[in-house]
Amino acid sequence: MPVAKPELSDSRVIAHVDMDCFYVQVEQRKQRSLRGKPTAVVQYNSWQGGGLIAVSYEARKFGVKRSMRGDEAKQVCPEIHLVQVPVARGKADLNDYRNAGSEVVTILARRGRCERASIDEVYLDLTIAAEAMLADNPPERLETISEEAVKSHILGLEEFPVEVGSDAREKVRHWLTRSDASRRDKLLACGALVVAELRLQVLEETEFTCSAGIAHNKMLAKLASGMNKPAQQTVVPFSSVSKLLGTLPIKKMKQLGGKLGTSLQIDLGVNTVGDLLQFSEEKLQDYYGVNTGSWLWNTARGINGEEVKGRLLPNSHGSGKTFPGPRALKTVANVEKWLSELCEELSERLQSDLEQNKRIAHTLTLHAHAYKSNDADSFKKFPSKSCPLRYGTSKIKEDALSLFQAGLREYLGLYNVKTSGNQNSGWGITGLSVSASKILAIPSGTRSIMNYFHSQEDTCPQVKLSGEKLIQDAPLLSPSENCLGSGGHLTLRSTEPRIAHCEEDTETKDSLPLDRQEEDKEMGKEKLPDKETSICSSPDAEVYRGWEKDQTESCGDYLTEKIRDTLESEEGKKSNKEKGMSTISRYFQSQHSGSLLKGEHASTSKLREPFSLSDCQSELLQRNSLARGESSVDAHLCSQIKLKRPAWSYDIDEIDQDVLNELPQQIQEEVQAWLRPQKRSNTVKRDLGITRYFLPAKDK
DNA sequence: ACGGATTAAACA
DNA sequence: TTGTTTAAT
Repeated sequence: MPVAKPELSDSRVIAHVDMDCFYVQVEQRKQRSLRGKPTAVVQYNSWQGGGLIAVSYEARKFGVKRSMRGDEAKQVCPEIHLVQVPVARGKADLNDYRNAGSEVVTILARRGRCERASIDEVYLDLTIAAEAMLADNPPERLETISEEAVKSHILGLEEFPVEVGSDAREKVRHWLTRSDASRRDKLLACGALVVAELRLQVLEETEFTCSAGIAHNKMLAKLASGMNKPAQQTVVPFSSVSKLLGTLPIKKMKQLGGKLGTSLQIDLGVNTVGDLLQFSEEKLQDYYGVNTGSWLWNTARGINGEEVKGRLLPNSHGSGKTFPGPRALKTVANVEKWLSELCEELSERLQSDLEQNKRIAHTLTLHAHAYKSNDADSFKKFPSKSCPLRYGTSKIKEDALSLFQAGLREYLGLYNVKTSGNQNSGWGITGLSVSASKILAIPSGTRSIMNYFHSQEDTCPQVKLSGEKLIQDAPLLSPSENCLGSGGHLTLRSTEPRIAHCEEDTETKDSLPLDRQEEDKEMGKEKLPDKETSICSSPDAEVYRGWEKDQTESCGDYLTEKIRDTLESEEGKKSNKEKGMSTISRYFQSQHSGSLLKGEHASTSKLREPFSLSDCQSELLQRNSLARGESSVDAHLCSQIKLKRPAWSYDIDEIDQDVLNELPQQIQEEVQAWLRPQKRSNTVKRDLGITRYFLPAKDK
């Protein structure tokens, strides 16, 4: 798992900041009467008092622990205040905590590169700040050291010679201001001062306390941050590393808390990090592979070259729920219901991310846990499935459901599929989650989309359906489409879900079990297309139209068009022709009669190295095929639902460069901006650089 | 088949 | 590269 990286410099200053029982603090800030009292945050109060997910330090004194049940906690600490985690859409809603975490990150990022490691932890690279302080205003010249800083814990401080009669804080003050310290220790001292200041700012501006570790690398900083909690900080001088690690239980090390750590103990008899020192790097590599072996060897010596990534935002968003034991989902209808809830949350968060951070996610993944009785391979795992992510709540729902059904088909096996008919042949879904990943910033220059989004309602821009269009598109809609009535009440179609399959799969289509069981009262209802399906109104149609016109006429940016189109189709499947045509594809069509690709058929060209421009491209390609008179339905369904080779995967080489060159400059730039960041991997880039550096003569 | 819900990252 | 696995909180 872990990967070894050489430690380029052992004079970095790295801090790990960890919020103290964060969820509890967030709730205590909401409910001020809870401050200072034994408190825990629980989710799902119903069964045995719910599960604790955060415990205040007051409660910990009583022996209350995470992973206890609410009832259990009451027993050991009758005074405890149990706060329920917010619930939305039938599941825990962690948004308050995410937002609170963002507040903290914003503050902590002020003094150096900041990596958001989890909802309540960050790493900071304070090297620059520490060096600057050491050069301009070193601690040894300070007459006063902040109270927060002198409360630091300095590992191994006992070993340092100190004058007699000084108390702990005086010792710390002395260590921090020592003029005869090594440069590395001085840098750490500067780091400690900076961190103390930051922690104080966090407290003042958010009312949250946190703990921190300051060391030369992430591993040690992380280790240290947990050593003195809450609301304290710990410094790891270089000289105290070996003593610290020597007796440290191997499982306490990050990355070694699981199976690898267990293997170390059982297979190699390693119980402390120090025990690892006896093994040669080669030996460790033999056991665990080159990467892990080297990583272990380094770890034993406190060496860890991992960089602090400058990342303030998460790389993915997910929404999931478990359905333990008897609550397992046993019908597709029920799965669909819950998927719908999960997708709504996910979509909401994607919208926020888009608006706040101007980022777009490109991949949608569905994961499920399932059991299967009466079957030989009933321990098979439910396969996770992913596909290009199309924005819009109902599209996400459609796609997620398709992914689920694809997974279910695979999970159940392709044979007895027909047998079950309406009845569930012994399967149950015990966990469901949808997530969005490959989140990339919108290239600057395409920011004008935000104009559009700001004029829209946040969540689901839906609009009245035009009757004619609806009939035409109805078969396209998945059963989840437009299922939400205005009350948010779920209704289902009586028809089988129209999962489309291309060619060879058409036969299996009808044989799918996809049980919709009778249990659902709503089921019998024929789902007539609602005249008004919008659960949130789409205001400002006027603004919208005006904008649309402007943009299309001005040959506005490509991405803007793409997203507008996405929304339009969400709004009720307006005509793809004319109005829904994006500027760029219209441009292509007028200029090149729809021959964007070098190859013949956009929708049939089988691509080797799939390159994902995501649906920007697929949309474009689909429109192309549409213009050529192909059925956009087929193209769409083959690519989006069948999941064999999604249409969004097109090789960049298939785009004719000559065609691109003839585009207006503005569009060219935007397309390039989209292509570049996804195509090039780091290694490729670096290799190119090195090659050019060493082979300057060799051109072309 | 329970500590739930998220995230990240490496591996094949 | 997709899907799987491990790990952490």
